[in-house]
Amino acid sequence: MPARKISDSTVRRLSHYLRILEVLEADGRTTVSSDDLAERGGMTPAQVRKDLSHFGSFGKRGLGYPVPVLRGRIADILGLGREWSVCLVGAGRLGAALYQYDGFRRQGFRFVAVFDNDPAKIGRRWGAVTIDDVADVARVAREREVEIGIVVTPAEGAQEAADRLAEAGVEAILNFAPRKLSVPPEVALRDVNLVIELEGLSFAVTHRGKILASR
Amino acid sequence: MPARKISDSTVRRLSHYLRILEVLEADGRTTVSSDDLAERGGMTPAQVRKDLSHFGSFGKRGLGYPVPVLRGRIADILGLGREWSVCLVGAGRLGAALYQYDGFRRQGFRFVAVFDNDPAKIGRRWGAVTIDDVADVARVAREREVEIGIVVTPAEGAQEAADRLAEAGVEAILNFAPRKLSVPPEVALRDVNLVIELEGLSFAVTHRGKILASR
DNA sequence: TATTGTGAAAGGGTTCACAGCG
DNA sequence: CGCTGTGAACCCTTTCACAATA
Repeated sequence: MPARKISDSTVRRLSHYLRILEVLEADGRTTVSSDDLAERGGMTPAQVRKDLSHFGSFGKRGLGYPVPVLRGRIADILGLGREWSVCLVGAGRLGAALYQYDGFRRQGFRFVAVFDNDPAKIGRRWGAVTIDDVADVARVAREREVEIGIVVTPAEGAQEAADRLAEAGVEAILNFAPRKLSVPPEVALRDVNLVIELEGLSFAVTHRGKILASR
Repeated sequence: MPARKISDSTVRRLSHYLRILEVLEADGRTTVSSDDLAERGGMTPAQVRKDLSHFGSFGKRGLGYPVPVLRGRIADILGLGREWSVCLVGAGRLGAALYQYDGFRRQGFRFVAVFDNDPAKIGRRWGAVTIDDVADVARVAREREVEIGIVVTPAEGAQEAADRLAEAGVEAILNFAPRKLSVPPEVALRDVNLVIELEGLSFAVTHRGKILASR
């Protein structure tokens, strides 16, 4: 559908719109204007309209956008009209938190495999899933048709995890390890680096007000 | 020091440079070129030089940048030349994972308070810290001079958590709750939304190759 | 009349290319 | 000679402003 490359920021905002629309729909709202959406999401109305216009014309002039229709369309655009098979490489505390995180389930992301390299963990069960050996990622992930892998290992094991996920034919990797991963071009990659987020705040606080004060 | 507003992307890359320089320094490397830094960080050499040039001239032409000096300067620029007092609002699984995360400690972020609204958790100890009632955030965070608050509550409690943190004089908030928070302008805010990251990958995989195929 | 959809303008980050310098 | 530092060019995203229209 999109005729041109869609920017990352636009995709992120689509997720935000979806979240807002879910609430509006639960409240029984039938229409919403770009002004209202922008207000609730902390963006500008023009941005909302421009973002949506990349995918079609969903609104009615003078009226706004139909809430349930738009919610459904954005979910489809984001690829949420189906379930996704996800695996976790790293069964530490962060992995456990993600595994149990309800927000993933709610959008159709299902964990079908969990891996770790700790012999004490391998063989243990997390709900319906048994923890497998990291050494078996390539085989098991392929068998279970994993589409998205989440890397939650320490920095050291992350590249190997990514290599094996790629080998298994996984289509996307979400990386929480604090290092740059190299993946084949056909694998989509996103990084979440928690330390970098805190450092960003540390920077902001440290330089608060100094920006104009310095000249 | 920065004469002009520094972009968010530049600040993020500074964190990346720091991570790389820490490794280089541990390896005993004394100098590094912008080419090398860029290569390791997945950026372009021009970007490395431009980023650094906002804060001064740290390199020697013909030689490159002195590793230990640059590492120290970037750490200072990011505000990491000191310890930061951090608190956690929400003592769930994700909160626990962050609390124990070694990467935070290593950069000088110290947890001095943890809050929850679950009576079963209040009063329990996490290492040296006793879990306090969310109702006491404003008082306790002020007493312990918390500078950065991390919100890891469900969406419902997040705005209240943010309000109380702001009331306590906290300077920055890192928000993991999946909703937009309103904070006073003097409070720095960053959002980490895990569902949005997965949805971004879902979008990428769903539209893989369709970008040019559609016209 | 209210609000969308969208070209055009503005803004801001990235890349280029080269002068400057160790 | 090699590599930095940086103004200028480029490119992409955001904002503006208004014609189109339910």
